[in-house]
Amino acid sequence: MATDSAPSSVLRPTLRERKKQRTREALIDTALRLFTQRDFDGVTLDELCDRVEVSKRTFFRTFASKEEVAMAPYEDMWRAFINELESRPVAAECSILQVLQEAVLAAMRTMDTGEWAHRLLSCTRLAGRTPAIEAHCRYFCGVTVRAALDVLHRRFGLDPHDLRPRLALDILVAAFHRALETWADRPQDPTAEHLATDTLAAFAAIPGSLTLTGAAPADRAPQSRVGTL
Amino acid sequence: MATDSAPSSVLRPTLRERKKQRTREALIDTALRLFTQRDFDGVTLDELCDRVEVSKRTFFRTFASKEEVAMAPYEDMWRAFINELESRPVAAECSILQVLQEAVLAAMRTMDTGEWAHRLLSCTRLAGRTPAIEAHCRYFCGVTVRAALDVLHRRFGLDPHDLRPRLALDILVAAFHRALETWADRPQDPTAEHLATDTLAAFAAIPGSLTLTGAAPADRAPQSRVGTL
DNA sequence: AAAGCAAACGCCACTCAGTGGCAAACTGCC
DNA sequence: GGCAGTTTGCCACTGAGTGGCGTTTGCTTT
Repeated sequence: MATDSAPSSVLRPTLRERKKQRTREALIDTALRLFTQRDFDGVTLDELCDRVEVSKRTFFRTFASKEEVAMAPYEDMWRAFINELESRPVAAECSILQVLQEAVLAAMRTMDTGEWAHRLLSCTRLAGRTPAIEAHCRYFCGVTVRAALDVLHRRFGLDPHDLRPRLALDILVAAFHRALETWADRPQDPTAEHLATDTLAAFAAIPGSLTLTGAAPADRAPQSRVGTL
Repeated sequence: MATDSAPSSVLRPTLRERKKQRTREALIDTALRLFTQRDFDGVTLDELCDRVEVSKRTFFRTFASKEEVAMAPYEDMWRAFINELESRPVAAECSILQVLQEAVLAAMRTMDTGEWAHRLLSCTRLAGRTPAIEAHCRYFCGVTVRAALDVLHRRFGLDPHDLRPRLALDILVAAFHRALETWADRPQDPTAEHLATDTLAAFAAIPGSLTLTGAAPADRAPQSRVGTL
């Protein structure tokens, strides 16, 4: 099945692991396709497993729930985010929020831009119209935020009782969700570059959200200012 | 069962509605008690329904899911929040975020402080250790935020494409969750007053979360400044 | 007060997500 | 080539959630 017959170089994962990976991707792709064609609830796991020719038991050894397979591309990105947060060198004078924002953008760049962006688009649109998936997505965010908070405390030595780092993380996640929403609402098939643009725009809108007032027609400058971080 | 035999005054709900309400409360109380004693997963709906002497069919006419009954006190508060947002008079010069914060505090005050606080405590602690409940809770927040956004647009005539009101709502919810966490971590049984205090503290920590830096030992003043809104 | 009506309830059967156990198949390694 | 450890498939089972339908209960009208 593999097109390149190059001999195994260093660090090549074992056959067992490659098979597992291939099963995982087949499940994700087939699931996203089926869930998009019909509804999430309109596709049973039995059918999905039949298509991929895998037993339901195996499905649950790969994913913890029906929702998880649909959100896998999204979750992969946040796992990359945690890695970035763990390993990126950071300038000392940066604010925590800036560090977090850069880690998100870096994580996006580590994803395979082609197929990944397309899959993320599918699962974002799916999440937007499927309560069960949205719930799972939000729960996963909570887990990720706690993991990220752990890293922050380790790397920056913050006060464990300080609410602000945690708030900064929640704000980051909220802004990124706004970006995803904007991105997925674009007509046709938006690219990974569009996502980066929309993410910057959402991050730029954060400060203004604290001071925004309602009475006046509200100047719209801040949110479209997609300038440097 | 009712202790006061005063004749029905104006606006008394019908017997049918009172019965329904009593069933609802019995389900909530029994569920919170059972879920707290054993685990959420350790209690089946069949058992819960047996205890309350209600058919499972009736349970699902009252609540949409097993998770919902556990989070009912929490959800009731957010529904009150929407009402406040809809009906409260607001000073023109206030920021949107301030309006939202005051609506949250007002909603808390409309809840029956005695029993409600105790129930909210149970479901907060439950949510903290039950993934399924946390997921449901977060999904519900998303629905509430969208409803609130609707009210904001209607009352303040904001640009539908402006990301900032939505961000402000997400930040509000995040801060309130921090407050709940702090509150539920207090030893013994914290009261509704404690919750108001913790909520103010969480709100006060918002601005500092955007500018917080990691290198220095981080001044802790802003988060403990529980001053006026 | 009796009858009529609509809402709510209980019961039954069913679908489907998710789990545990065990035997068969496969991979990695010698 | 054969052994050891992992992975997979199959089967049976639990429990959440739904639809249908006949019965009960509260409200209303005369």
